[in-house]
Amino acid sequence: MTPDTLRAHLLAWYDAQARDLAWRAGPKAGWRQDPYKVWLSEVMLQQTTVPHATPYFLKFTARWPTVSDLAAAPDEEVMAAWAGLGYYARARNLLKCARAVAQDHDGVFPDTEEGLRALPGLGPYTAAAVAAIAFDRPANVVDGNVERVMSRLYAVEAPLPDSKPELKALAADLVRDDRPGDWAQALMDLGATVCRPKSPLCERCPVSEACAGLATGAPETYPRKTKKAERPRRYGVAYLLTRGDQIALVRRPPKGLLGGMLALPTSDWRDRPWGAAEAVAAAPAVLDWRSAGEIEHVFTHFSLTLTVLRAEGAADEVIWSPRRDLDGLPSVFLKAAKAGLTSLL
DNA sequence: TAGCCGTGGGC
DNA sequence: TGCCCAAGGCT
Repeated sequence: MTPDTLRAHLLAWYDAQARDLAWRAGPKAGWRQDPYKVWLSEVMLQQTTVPHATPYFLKFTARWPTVSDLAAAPDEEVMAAWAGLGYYARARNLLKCARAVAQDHDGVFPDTEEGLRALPGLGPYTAAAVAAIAFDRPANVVDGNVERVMSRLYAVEAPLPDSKPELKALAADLVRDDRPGDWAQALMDLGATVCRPKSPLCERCPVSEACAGLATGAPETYPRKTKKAERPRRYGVAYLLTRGDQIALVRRPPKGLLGGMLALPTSDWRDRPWGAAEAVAAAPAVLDWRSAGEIEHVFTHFSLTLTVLRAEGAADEVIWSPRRDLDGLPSVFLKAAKAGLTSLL
């Protein structure tokens, strides 16, 4: 099958099977997409599933309908709205990018891959995706879906991540000036719904006839991957300090893990458990701290066991917040706060 | 450049 | 339960 025939099959499949996603302007090819919505959705979808990102996309676009609206929003509001979506550097860069577009580009997104690539938070993938989807530029849009599709289509034996350049080159050979935005989305839709990581639905694939991976009899074994390092465990203490109907929160430093987010006060997170006495000694105030549970949380590169201690009283340099308004907390602290608040004292 | 950076769902 | 995975970017 020639590359152009392969393209024709996949584009025809896309015309019939395109997913109905919140950020897609409409079902007809050629509909003008709003660059702001394309960009916002692409950033939210970085390493994030469609079901998880969708409610956040709807919330953001309802609250901040244009990039200039978002640019004018206070940092704390945007960070709180992002809480639960993870990878919080994305939210910090989202704001930086919105403000750069508002201030340096008169509120209009650059319409070239190169111009987009210069904005904060837009790497090779996102710049190409926005260029293709919003501006119909013939960009080579390569994400995890495309890498998987290419690795199967051509039965690439080299393992990821070393094979990334090869997979990108294979994808580039299929990009044309004709319908580049639809082509990018067709490839990603195929990867998400048919050429899935596990149990691919090859019988429904519009290009199975051309697939070398299927011909091997084990398409699901592609892409090959090098083994990952195991995840270490860390231990910490979270302090649930209440004052009547309020709870003490802190703002984490702007960079690093959960940077810029509201949080419960915590001890250091180290590689051995905390004893009761040292946990109390590390508390933000001298109070009658009592055990209030324990939670488990998994981050990308370590697992965390968080012991929750609870006390009633006062402390310096904390942000008092209503107990019932914990929506702005990252999931790990929401989990710890709920565990502590529901524990019997 | 390789390590850092969240979360929730599936199996 | 533990592991894998999802439309990556930054430093």
